[in-house]
Amino acid sequence: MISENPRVRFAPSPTGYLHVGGLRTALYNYLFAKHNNGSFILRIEDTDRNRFVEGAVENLISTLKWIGLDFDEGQGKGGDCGPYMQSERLDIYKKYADELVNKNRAYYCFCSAERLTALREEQQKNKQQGMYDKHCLHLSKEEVQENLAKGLPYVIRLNVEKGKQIVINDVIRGVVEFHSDIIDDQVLLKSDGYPTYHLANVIDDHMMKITHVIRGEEWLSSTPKHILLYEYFGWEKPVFAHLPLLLNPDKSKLSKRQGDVAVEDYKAKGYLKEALLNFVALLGWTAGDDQEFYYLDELVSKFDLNRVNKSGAVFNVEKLNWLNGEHLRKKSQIQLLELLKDHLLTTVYKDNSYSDKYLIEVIESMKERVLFIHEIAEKAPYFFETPSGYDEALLKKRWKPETPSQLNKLLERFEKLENSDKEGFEIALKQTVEEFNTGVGTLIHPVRLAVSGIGNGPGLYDILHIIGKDETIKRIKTALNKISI
RNA sequence: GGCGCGUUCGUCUAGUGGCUUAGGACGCCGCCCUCUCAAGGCGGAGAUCACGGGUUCGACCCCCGUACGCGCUACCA
Repeated sequence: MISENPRVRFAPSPTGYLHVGGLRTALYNYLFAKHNNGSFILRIEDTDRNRFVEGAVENLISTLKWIGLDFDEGQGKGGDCGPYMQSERLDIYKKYADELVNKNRAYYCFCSAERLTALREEQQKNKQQGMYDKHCLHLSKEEVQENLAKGLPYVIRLNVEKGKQIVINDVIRGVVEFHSDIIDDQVLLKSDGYPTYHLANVIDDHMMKITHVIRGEEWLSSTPKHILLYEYFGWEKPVFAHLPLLLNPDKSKLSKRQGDVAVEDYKAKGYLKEALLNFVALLGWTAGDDQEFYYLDELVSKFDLNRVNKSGAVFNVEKLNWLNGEHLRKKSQIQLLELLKDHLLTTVYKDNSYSDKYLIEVIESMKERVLFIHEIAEKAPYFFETPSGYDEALLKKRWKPETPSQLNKLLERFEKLENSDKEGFEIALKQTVEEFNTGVGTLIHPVRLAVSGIGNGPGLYDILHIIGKDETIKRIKTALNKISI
């Protein structure tokens, strides 16, 4: 348990939708915060105006809300450390960038894009490390003022002190060292007045009192720049934890092309938020025991940052599917009923009306046979409409020449039933079968076919009970008319 | 190219020097249950612990090297 109350943040860029990798980062931050009685903050890093996507912020927030990762502070929620949208903090970044310039830990740079590319090409040709050559560091105060007065475009660069060893003590990776000689004089403030990630991130984490920076491994390489910034500002550093990456089946960094990456895609496909959260939590972390099924609150109580893996994890949909089925089966009747009703609204059955009692019976008979709620209607359409045809192969196998006469006998018994109780159908069928001196199978299969059109599903007597005596008789008669062999 | 990180069944992983003939889960296969399909139960195949050297009485676990993979190397995050 961390003694003081930690503060962590999830800081996505509004460049599209919430990525499942982002979801896992958000989840681990959330779990860490909640486990340690801390705060989870949402900050929007919209410093790249070219990549900004309209509506992405709202989308991010609503997706986070759907999945149930509530934040304590942040964009759309408020708090004492706002604004939480970086584009609304531009004056802050400029102020701190200037502070660094005054301390000689950063400097104005007026180099053109042309000079920069020429420099890079030259370095490449000589097989040198591609780095800015500190050309503008040597500009005098007067020259800088002159250029500024002329309105020349400029950036502010970090003045990296060479010859230093920079040490990161990462919770997940242990000690990682970098030499400052290979760290570029990173642009901190862009010519459009916006900060780069590095500057904004460090300033905001400091001002928002972030204690633990939990982010993807792709940031590990730029962490020394951040460390330098903390040192140059004279600020206390947060604890760093770099999470392993989520991978495609071919082990490359998880991307579109090789499957769905947006949380919304999974939502649209009918995945339960509980399953998605459960699955993603296990991609890089285990409690160390054999438990695989978790609800969010259990994850909160068991989560431990020290038990996070170092290596990347392939996002394997098969296991997610299984977990979805597990979570589905654990849901209450009422929850499943709501889920099914919502789904039916999106199908051709949307204008039909089914009683709750009926739908609950359908759910009870089907929930062990599906992984997704939508599979109920797909795998058992006969609960929602009369069969439109009969499985050919099965017909051949189960529908014998003597079947019609046997079914007619069965119908006689069914007609006499007083209600739609399971037992009534069962007794009637068994009596009929005895009369013909054969096994139950000779009638069960043809009846199943007549009533559902297909060969699999819940127990036959359950199906008959659910659709009821009248519908059962009607369907068998229809089948007798339609099927002729 | 440089720098950094990583490497246990197909996949997610357990494992912190002897308890390991490497355990679990998903998927796959088989059996049981059974009117079918599932669910459930039982069982099976599947990992020379990337490779090569050390250290040690003993290494998946510690050290070194190599290979491979991935990340970063932008006025993108």
